[in-house]
Parts: sequence; C-alpha cells; structure tokens
Amino acid sequence: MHWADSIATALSHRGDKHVIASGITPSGEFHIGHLREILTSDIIKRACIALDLDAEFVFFVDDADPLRKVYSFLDNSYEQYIGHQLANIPPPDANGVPDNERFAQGISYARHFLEPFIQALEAIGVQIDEVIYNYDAYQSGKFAEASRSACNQVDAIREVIERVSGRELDDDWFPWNPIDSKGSIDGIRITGWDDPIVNWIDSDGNSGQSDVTKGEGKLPWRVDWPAKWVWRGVTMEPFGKDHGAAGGSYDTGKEICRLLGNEPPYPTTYEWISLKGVGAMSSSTGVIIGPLEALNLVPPEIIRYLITRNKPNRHIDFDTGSALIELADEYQKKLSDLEKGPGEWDELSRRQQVAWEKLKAQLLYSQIDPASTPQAASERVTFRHLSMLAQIRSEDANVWGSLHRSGLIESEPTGDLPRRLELMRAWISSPHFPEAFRLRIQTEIGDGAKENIDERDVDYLKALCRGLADCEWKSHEINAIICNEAKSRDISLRDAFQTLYWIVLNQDFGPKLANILEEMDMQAVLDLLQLAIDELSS
RNA sequence: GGGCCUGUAGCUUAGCCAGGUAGAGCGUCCGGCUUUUAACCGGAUGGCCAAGGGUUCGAAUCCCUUCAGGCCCGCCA
Repeated sequence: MHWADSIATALSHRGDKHVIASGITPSGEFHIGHLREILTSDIIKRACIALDLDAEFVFFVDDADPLRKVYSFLDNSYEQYIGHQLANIPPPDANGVPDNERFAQGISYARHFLEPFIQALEAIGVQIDEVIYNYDAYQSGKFAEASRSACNQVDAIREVIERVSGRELDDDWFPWNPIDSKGSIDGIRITGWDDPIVNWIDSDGNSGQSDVTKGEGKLPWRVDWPAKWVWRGVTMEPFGKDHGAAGGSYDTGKEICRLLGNEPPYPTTYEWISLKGVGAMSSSTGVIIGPLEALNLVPPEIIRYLITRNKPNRHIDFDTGSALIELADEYQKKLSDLEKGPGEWDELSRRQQVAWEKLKAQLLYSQIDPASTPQAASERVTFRHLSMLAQIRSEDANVWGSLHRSGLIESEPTGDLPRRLELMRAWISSPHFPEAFRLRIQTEIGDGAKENIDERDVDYLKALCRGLADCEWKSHEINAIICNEAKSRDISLRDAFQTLYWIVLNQDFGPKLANILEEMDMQAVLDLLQLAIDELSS
C-alpha cells in the first residue's frame, strides 16, 4: 500500500472529518524541502478523499515568529529588526537591504518570501483550502482561548516541557512572549498575569501590558504549535524530524494539546531533502534549490513524483543533474507501464500485486489535477533524448523535424512536449545541467582523439574535407558523404563514426553526428578536420 | 546522554506494517537495426537481503543483541 493510503487508513479509524495541517516559518527563501512538507500534506489529503473521508488542508504561515538573526543574505541593517515579527518588518531588496517602499505597499518580509512559494504550489497542483497567517490569527483573537488557557496553566505546561524535553526553564518563564515598546519579543521579563493581561518589563526597563486575546505578542513555539491544533481542530500534521525527536516539540506538544483540551493530531515525521554533494538545505545558510527553480527544470509532476515515490521517512538526495533526468524518464516509463496494465491479476504473486498497487498510487498522486487519471504521453520522447536534441538543434522546428524523421512524433509536437523542450533549454543553459550530458564541440584535437585515431584515417579525412567542402550543408548530404567515403575505403561505419566522434566531441560516441555538423559552421568543421589531418601527418 | 532513520545485485532501490520460491531501473555484456547514436527492440550477467542469535513447518519480513552510516534533540522542514 502506498504510504499516503496507509496514513489515510489510520486516520479513518479516528474519524471521518480531518484537518490536515502544515506550517512553515517564512524566514528566508523557500526551497524544495519546504515543498516536501506541503506535498506530504497534499498527498495525504488526496488519499483521505479517495477513502471518502472529509478532508481539508490548512497551511499555517508562521509570520508571527520573530526574525532570529541577520541571515547571510540580509544587510546588517536588519540588526534593528531582530526579535521583531516577520509580518511586521520590511522585505529585503535585491541587495538584502530593507525595502521600505514595498513594505509601505503592504509587502512584509514574510509576504516577500511567501508569494513566489504560493505561486509554485499552484503550479504543482497543491490545493490549499485555507492559508492561515499566524500574525493575523493572533490579532483577530483566534488564539485567545488557547492563550488564556495556557497562561492559566503555566505550572502544568512548565512541568511538561521540563519533564519531556529535559531542559530547565527560567524561574520567570511564562507561556507568552509580549511585544515590547520597540516591537521586539526578545528580552522581556514577565512580571504578572491578570487574565487576560500580561505585565512585563523590557530590556530597557520600560514596563507595559499585553492582552493575550488581541495578539499583543505570541505564544512560545512549544505552546504555539499545540494551540494551533486546538483552535483549528488539526487531526493530522506531518513535520520534519527535528520536531519528531524524543523530547522534541511534538512530544511536548501532544501533552500540552491535551492540557488545552484536545487530542493531538496524528503525526508523521518526514526526513530532510539534501542537495546531493552539498548537504542539507537550509534557508539561513543559503544552500537551497528554490521550488520555482526546480519547477523551471522539469514539469511539476516530476517533483510530485519525487515526493510520492519516497516514503516520508526516507531521506532524499536531491540532484538537479543526471539523477533528475533519470527520475523524469522513470516517471514516463512508469506511465507507459501503467497503460500496459498488470497482466493476468490472478497469476501475479502477492509481491507483484503490491508493486502494482503502489505504482498506480504513485502516479495518481503525481498528477497536477487531482481529478485526472495518469496518462502516458502519446510520444515516447525521453528527457535524455530531448536533452541531446535541444543541444544540437537551436531551432525548435528542427527538433520536431528530427523527432518526426525518427518516427517518434507524427508531425507537430503534441501534449506537453513543447513545454518540456522549453524547460530543457532553460535547464541546459543553467548551471544545474549535468556535465555528463553536455555536448562539447571541440575546437582543437583532444588527447582522447590523439590516442584513438591513426594514419589509416588520413586518407578518409582528406576525402571527407573535399566532399564536405562543396556539398549542400544539410544533414542527409553530410551523412551520405561520411558513409560513402567510408564504404569506398572499406572502413566500417562504426570505426568511421568513432573516429569522427573523437575529433568533434573528444569521445567515442554521441548523438547523430550529421545533425551536430549541420548545426556547426561548415568552415569550422573543415578546420577541425584539417587539424586532425595535420596532427596525424606530423 | 536521549531518540529517529537507513543498511537488499557495481549504483539507485521495491518488497518489511498483515512471514510462504528475492523484483525493478540504471550500469555492464551480447544480439537486432547497420546511413552511425547516448534513441529503439530483444536477451544475458549479477544478491549467503550488514552480522549473530531466537520464534516458526517456513524469516529480507516478527523478536533480541551487535556492527556500520546518516540525522535530530539551541524552532532551519
């Protein structure tokens, strides 16, 4: 059974109505790891609906959280905003400097980072039923009951946190972080609690009052989380493994949740996505692949597939290089496997049946439109093949022509093929494109070529030069000359082409050579051949 | 210290929750096509399922122990 279906089945034993939640702090650029959080929830929601459960997906934007520090991508002038809530400070401009102009137009720091992410979510088929801005939720009193309840049970909550997490809280710890006279929630000491008013004194010695029902501050994280569960009735939430560790915020959260009067949600811990060869992605260190960036390389269903094919507890090494091309091709192959069908069901082993069910679910949950059934593309053009053609053919029309000649498409490209080519071109021109797939047209004779061509080829190469010099510069003409000159000298085509691959690409294989040569300038080809002849003659 | 995850063919892995002959993709090799390919089609190769013990008629799967790797526990998902 697919992991999402297992979770949905577990949820069905708890009730018919489910609120699946995700929460992210918009402290910096969003990355593909955040996408895992959201997609995990989205896929579980779809699985619930498939089981006829009533399920909705709410996305908590933790914009009431304070700026923790001046991140590497921020200008030092952000120093003044440390401790201030993310919904309340200006966004950085291109240089990381606070952009007060945009802030005046209503774009906060949090919104600045959130908006492109929300766009990416739409593109990837995530249907969020409700986006909850935590800052607004506090302001409008959504947290009022839970906040008062927490403040009235300060001892019980302190006991839970100290016992479960094993850390000691300060004597004056209080489950409310008020906003001080400067707008910061750091460095404030609580001096009294008179429901619903918290009295405090800040680091400058100024004192004040904070009404917990009006969002004049916020609950600290370990209380804030269960408070969300309570007021919004969350029944399921996936979270990163940092929260899932023993004594972590889920452990304390589930007990605090009961103190606040509700059962905690069904948990799912998911592993992190790291960038292959670089390490874990982190908004604060700048090690990121933005979700938009990833979506600029491959169609969005490939990113969904990355998440559906891996169980949440499975660590993912994300690799924008050859592994991504292979992933995309695997997705397409599985689609056509699905179309072929499982064969005689009764003759399948149980193992095969399990695999089939899982394949179906993986592909189903990869669809952008939840209502659509997975369908194999009518063409069988792999990403691998497309990556070659895109490099050889600078004009789209020539790519389609090539695919048509090789019988892979009827005449005009159909489906998402034009879009895939567009993405592929962007990928190739990005630093993410795998070097192993990159074609390198040589301008001099490489070492590999020197070792692998010999004098027997000289006569052949000379003949080629003569032939190519006055042929019509079309791939079929070029190809005919290459083949005919080889035949007339009893050189096997395999050897002839290998020799030429060595000269042109400095490797012994490649895509259709004539197509490459056609894209090159005739004189450049002749010059390169002459260099090879000179090399051999010396 | 506490805890989580992972360990299956050269590589990536499915199968483990509900025990019943170890599956796939990539790679490699061979063959087909031969006006060539990294395309396409067909075939082959390859695993004492980390180690040890236990339960069982039967264990990759359940239990215990060990080893190895990764990670989390200062709100970075």
